[in-house]
Amino acid sequence: MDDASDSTIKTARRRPVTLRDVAEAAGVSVATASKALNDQGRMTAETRTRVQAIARELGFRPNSLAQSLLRQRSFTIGLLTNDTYGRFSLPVMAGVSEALLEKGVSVFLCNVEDDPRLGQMHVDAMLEKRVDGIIASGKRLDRHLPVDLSNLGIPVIYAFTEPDPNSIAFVSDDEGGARLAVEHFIALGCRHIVHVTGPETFAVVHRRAEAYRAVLADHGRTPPRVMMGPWSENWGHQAIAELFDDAEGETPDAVFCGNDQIARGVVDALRERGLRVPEDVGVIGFDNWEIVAAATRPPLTTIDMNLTALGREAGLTLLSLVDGKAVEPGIRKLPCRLVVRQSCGRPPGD
Amino acid sequence: MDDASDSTIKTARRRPVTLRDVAEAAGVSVATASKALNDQGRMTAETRTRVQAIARELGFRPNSLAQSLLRQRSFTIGLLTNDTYGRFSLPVMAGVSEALLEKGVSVFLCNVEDDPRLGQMHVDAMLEKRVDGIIASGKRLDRHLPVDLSNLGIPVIYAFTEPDPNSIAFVSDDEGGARLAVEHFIALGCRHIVHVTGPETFAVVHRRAEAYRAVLADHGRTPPRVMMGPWSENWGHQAIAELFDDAEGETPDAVFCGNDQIARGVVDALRERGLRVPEDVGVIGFDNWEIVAAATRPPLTTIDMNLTALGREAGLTLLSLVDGKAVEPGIRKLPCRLVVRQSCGRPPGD
DNA sequence: CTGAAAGCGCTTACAG
DNA sequence: CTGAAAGCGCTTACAG
Repeated sequence: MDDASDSTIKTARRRPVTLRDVAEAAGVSVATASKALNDQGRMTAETRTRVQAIARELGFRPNSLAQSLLRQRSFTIGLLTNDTYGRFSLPVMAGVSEALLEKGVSVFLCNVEDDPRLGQMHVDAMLEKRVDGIIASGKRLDRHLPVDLSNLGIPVIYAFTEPDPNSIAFVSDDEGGARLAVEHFIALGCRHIVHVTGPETFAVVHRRAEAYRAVLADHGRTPPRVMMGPWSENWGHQAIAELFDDAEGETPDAVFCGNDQIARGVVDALRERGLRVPEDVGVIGFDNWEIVAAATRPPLTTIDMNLTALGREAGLTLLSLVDGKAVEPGIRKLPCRLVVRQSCGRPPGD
Repeated sequence: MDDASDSTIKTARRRPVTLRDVAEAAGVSVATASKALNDQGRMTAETRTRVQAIARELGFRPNSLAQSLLRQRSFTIGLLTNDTYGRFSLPVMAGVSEALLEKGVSVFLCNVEDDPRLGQMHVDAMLEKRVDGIIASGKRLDRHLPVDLSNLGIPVIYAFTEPDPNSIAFVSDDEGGARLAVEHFIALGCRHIVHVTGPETFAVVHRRAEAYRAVLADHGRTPPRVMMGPWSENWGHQAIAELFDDAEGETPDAVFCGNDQIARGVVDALRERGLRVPEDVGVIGFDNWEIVAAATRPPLTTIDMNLTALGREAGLTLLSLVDGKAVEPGIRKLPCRLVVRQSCGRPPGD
């Protein structure tokens, strides 16, 4: 009576239909109804189908809360990340959800930013909600989330973030990615390849630079040149200025960039100098960030870290652990792939 | 014995400590322990503190599944979106989580893409998990998610997606945003303002164009010119070519763009023609997509739809509904704001 | 073939 | 002031 004739919405919360409702309607006990619906126990086929039909009619949905309580398994997991709304966690999340949806597992998204208080709040919430496991993700392979995930009593997997010692982790193979790029240049016959990348405070910068140097050495090329700076378009412009203004030696015919933003800056800067990409200088980026890579003129050839696949692996592995299977600890490096667009030629015979 | 001496991880799933464990350790009944921890009932202060201390020592965490079962409230909600990994839902999600975290409500993230099957799977999962409510989000205000959310028996809120009739929805005020931009140009004394925007298949394109026309009319300006095309940088380039190549009439001194990508294309194209931004031509974008807006040279002045605030409102409103409060149905338009960077002057006296 | 009972981990009237 | 009992909605041995 109190929600009289106004136009207001006060959701009519229907009492969900319970197993008991189904049992009564079918004239059987709750136990039998349960067994009928779960294809358990023995009963006449007639009883079973009748119960199932009635359940369907009534729109019965088993209360997962009750099931979880006695199965000691909630069919939920927590995904912690400090990059929820950024570049890297998004594809990882997509992969995780994809892997879990089919198994009936739902994902709680927890944005912990870099705040230990937020982190603790989310971990507490996950533990109270009895998630079956936790995936920790992030935006840097060399930074730990602001929470301690060891010894939670439930399985934990690290996916694209700095793992705890002796845990299970999935990361991108940055060395491999860099090698892919540099070898592509070499296959194209490039002679003078420089590497313009991010700040030296990032571990991946060094890992990729090492791989770059190694490939050059393997092929007996001119001494490597690694230029570190911010992860920005602007740094790409600056680097090109440094390379081409009063260049004493040979100027590069190939630039391998640490991310797509730098690559875009490099391509723009080259074009502004009247150099043609890829005819005069080839450029390869890193990340395959669609919005940047595709909008560059010409569109960027770049390295994709396959983060969605990484997320999928992480999700499946977590499920194995939840099922009680044993898994080797350690860090698994998952391969990157080269995405060929137009900022760099196609290798001969490809 | 079977997980012998290999190095494998098989998470030691600790049996979580239960209220019963606490009660036994404290030498009280489970009922008393419960009341002690919830500050309910009457008992000596001594008993209460003792129980609380023991609970803390044992690391007791109430099993939220059990609590939910009898409270008929799970402290979870589902966030459905078809833009999980895209531009618009992300800030909405951030706002939703932010609003709910403090209240102890966790968020299931459900990526339904545009697939009715995926949509149904997620809705079923949410209903079985007895979420307290659902927020539907998306990437377009004029497209419905591929699921029917009416009549679920739980509260539903629409946030940045096409709502059901007679539901509660939060959307951005696109007319208001467009007005902000055009009025800013007028305050700066611009005389010839054109509007380069997205495809005519988008409702917002028309809404913004109407507002643009209205403001020009109000101020007795030259006839409006609305140019529709793809939401891409490339369209920005093309539009500038159309406007400046063999221009018969006056060329524009201001371009209001439908998104930041178009705006970036416009700015680049103007610069390539030797025109200065903002001195010769001012440019305003839409979306405040940091990665695009900040990297443009000069950085874009643009309209921000305040999507995080929108998400926060949606979250809080959902909680009201869950608490049984009545809410007026209807579509709430939330204001946009102008973010001033450098692609357009600052209005006099600002 | 079917059902009564116990129990998952809690909370909340209700007795005592 | 404290505890026994009932119950949230299920499932699973165990009887019959």
